[in-house]
Amino acid sequence: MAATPHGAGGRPRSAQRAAAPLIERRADARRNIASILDAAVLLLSRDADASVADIARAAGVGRVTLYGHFSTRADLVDAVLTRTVEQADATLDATDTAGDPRQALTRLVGASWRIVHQFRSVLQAAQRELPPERIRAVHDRILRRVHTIIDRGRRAGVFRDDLPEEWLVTAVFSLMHAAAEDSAAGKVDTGDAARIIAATLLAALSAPGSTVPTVNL
Amino acid sequence: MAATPHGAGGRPRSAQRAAAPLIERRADARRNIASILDAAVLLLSRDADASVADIARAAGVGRVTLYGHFSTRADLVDAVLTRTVEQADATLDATDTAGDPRQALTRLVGASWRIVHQFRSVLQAAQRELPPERIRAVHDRILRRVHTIIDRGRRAGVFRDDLPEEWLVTAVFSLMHAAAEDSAAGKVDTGDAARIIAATLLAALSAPGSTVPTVNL
DNA sequence: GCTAACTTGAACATCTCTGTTCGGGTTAAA
DNA sequence: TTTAACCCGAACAGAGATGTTCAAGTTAGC
Repeated sequence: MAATPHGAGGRPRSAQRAAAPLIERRADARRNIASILDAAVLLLSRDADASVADIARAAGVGRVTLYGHFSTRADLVDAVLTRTVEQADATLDATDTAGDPRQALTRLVGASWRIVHQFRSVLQAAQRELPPERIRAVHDRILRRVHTIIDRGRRAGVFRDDLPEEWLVTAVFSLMHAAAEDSAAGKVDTGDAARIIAATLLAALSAPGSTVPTVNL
Repeated sequence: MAATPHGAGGRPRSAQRAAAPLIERRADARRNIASILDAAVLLLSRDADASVADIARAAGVGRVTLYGHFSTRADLVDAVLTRTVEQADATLDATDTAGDPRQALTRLVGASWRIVHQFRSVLQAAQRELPPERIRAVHDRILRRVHTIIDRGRRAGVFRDDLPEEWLVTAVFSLMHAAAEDSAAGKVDTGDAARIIAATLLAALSAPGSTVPTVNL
């Protein structure tokens, strides 16, 4: 009988991948998992409906092997989303979000929007496959960053206090994604997108009665 | 042989439904078409993936009958979207969008956002089934309204001139949809949504250097 | 009341995906 | 060198879904 390639037997439930296997995988297994994730990101970035078979083929791996590591499609998509978001988060770690809230937000937008743009299709796949809470949870750390900046801006009196903070966070994400779509559709100059988003957001977040800030990039 | 129920024989290509059939349909056919569209709106509003079979059943009509009137699923979705948008457009016809651009925008948001909210799932279905150009085309008249208001506001100096107008229109739609999602998720008070959207938009559209307007509903 | 338009359920023909099983081969690792 | 972990193609199982065809019934409309 072929040994079950499932690593440590019973995987947690799915949709909640264990961060690391209890038993260390063999080198070739790790390599394949990496290939699969790479291929999955690539294909899902181009088409949110890419099939598991396509992904396996692109990874140079048998379909059975893939299913050995990711027991369902949702599992795979979850892993891809998680990895992508973690990488994005690492990028943001290298971004200075201290100091003036408006400048901090501008920098965050500058560092984020390309990622949002590049992986918008992956997010779309996740939205079709995973429950909203899960997607939210994966983004938790990134959401926190935005929250923190907005919070600081509010206390400093430069961001508005008359709307729910949750909504302001939503607005930030929403406009970034919208810009990504427009840029993909050629309706917004890609090189100019960061400025456009930042300008719009800074205005949207300004307190009524205050003066709309000018963008400086 | 049963007569082909396809009305005037060769339908235009699909994805471009003729507004009215060349030969008048029989009364029962018209009734059924109406039932189908009603049911389709209802089901697609709840689940963008509702199947043709489900829709036919909900309409109290045989699946074959449905296919007689809408030769593909995309055809049906197109018809649903078109009808919905047309109805929305009619509602907006009854909305005063003259006068002060900021107030006009506020009124337009007030009249629109519930519709956007109610039918967001229909739009989702359309996005999965129809090419983007087609969706854009269906929304043409509505887009024009927004354009007109923004244009007027720019000329009056109350809306910003430093960002592409296309983008501002995108921002309007994007924020309305985002609010619809948030409201559906219970993150934003439904009764307050119009005010929140309008406040955010008026700020976002304000020219740098000017004062952020206060909302008045 | 005649007729063509219309409706209908049932069955069929595909298609495409997901996920599993099997039997045998390969390779990492001690 | 041994062996358990791993990989693989092929084949199967099955769940939907979309469209089509058929043969027989209703019904609108003149």
